[in-house]
Amino acid sequence: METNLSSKLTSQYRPSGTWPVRILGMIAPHNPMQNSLLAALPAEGFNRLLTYLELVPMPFGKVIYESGSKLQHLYFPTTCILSKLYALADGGSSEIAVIGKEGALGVSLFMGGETTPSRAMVRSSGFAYRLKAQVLKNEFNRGGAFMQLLLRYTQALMVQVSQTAVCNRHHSLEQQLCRCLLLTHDRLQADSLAMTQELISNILGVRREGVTEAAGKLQRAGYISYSRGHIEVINRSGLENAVCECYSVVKTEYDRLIPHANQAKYLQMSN
Amino acid sequence: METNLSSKLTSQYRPSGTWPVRILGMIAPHNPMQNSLLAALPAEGFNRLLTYLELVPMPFGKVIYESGSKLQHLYFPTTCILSKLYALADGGSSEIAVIGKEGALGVSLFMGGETTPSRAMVRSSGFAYRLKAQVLKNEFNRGGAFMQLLLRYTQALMVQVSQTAVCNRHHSLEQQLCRCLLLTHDRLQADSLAMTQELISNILGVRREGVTEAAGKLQRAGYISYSRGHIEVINRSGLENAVCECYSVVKTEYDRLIPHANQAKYLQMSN
DNA sequence: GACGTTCTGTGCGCTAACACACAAATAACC
DNA sequence: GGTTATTTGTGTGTTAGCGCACAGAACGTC
Repeated sequence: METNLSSKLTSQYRPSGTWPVRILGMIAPHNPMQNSLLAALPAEGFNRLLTYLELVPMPFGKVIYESGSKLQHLYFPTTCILSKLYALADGGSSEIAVIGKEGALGVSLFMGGETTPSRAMVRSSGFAYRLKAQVLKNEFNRGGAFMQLLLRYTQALMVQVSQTAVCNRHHSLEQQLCRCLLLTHDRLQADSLAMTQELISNILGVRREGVTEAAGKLQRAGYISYSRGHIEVINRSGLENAVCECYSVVKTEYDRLIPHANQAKYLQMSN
Repeated sequence: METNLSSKLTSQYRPSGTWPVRILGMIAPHNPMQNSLLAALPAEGFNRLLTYLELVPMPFGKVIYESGSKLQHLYFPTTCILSKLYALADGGSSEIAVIGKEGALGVSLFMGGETTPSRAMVRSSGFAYRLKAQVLKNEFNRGGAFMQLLLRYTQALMVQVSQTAVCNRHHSLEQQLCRCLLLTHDRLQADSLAMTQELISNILGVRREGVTEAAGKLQRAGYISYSRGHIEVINRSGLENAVCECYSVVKTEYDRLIPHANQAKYLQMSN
């Protein structure tokens, strides 16, 4: 859907003096502009950060930080998906937020506090760019577009978390599974999601058997097909139909708060 | 518990030049320093805001803003308790966050977006100070202590919301009722809380009958007594014993992120 | 192709919370 | 002081999701 926007954008969008660097990036497989937040920065701020952005592989299952540990970096996912999870004393868990190419992990670095009582892990393999804490804070404290963008993103994140709270209370496992699948699908380039039902059960904070049952329904309805950790989204609008209102509330809020030009720009340049 | 701190504080804590105004305030029934955030400001910023702070009565049930409406003020509760609620399409609802004298309502004003998809209402009558949106933004954009304080508070708020999400998924109605009562008790000066079971059911997003049952248990245990909208906290440690871990996780995070000197200072001066 | 491992499917009893329908108690108001 | 509205209590049946215990199916690997 974001690709529809590409026709509206021209190569004039970013001051031309900055293009040589960027064009190399476009051709390379990894590019900071694959991340919406980085892509939304004005050229000046973007270029200032470019030197400091470190590309890191994010293998599935890797723990980015544990509850209470001091954060060292702010992560901007490009192809990976990260998960903020809270683990209860009794072994239970729940995903608090999903973070993919639309966002960043580690907001407590600039919000203050340096740490947060939750764990972050890689939920889907890929890559991310990261900034050292000090670099991030320096740039944030300039008080310019970067700061405003991060704050707006944090606001969107807050809405996501809020809606998760409401959803956990009121909606059925099946609806929540749809939400989970759509959120994941949104953050990947492909229709095939790599996640076992066991993983999903940890994310949703429900029994694995419950996921099996709900996923079976969705498969029988022809919306997805899956086998051993590989879920194929066959009929996305089917899922959108079965999901609760929570999904679109959050989606709308992200679209409102965060510029989404990056996909369009990226795709346009690589064609 | 905060009063224990008073012995550690001296009247030198705030530059003496600012006291005359403050002392008048101390004696008066309403004082901006009853709010933790305002109280934590350094004198300079506090004095700059003082002119703009408007005291407003907050009667029970009053709606501060509706979902999607543009916010006009940032509210700093002193004696009232506010509630951020999300109302579902099907009539269901859930409280997303409680806001009392420890915080502020309307963070999306400075985070960006100007609005948020939820409703805010007065859950317990009292007073609040408020700042006009523009004044708030001007002060926030100075980038000083006020900004940092608000950001830290927002971070704490985020933890509260996150924990609510987890709690909604995993814990029993009875545990959640305890959490609700403790949160309310923390934000009031008295042991008697004015809330009907119907109200609590809206807050928790459960059936009223469920609240009746859980409240009955707590009453039989001797932790509370209640009748027609008046709940008396008799044994607070009983509640703290029955509540889930979520309560203390959030409490600890607030204590870590937000200076709590105000109670101490206030009490010391009024003695 | 035999083996262990990792995923997924299914069945059964259980419980917390639900929906609905009233009854009882307390306060509020002419 | 009697009527009305609000709040709380109780009962009955229903259901979504839980816990546990396996069985089957797919994959890796040696």
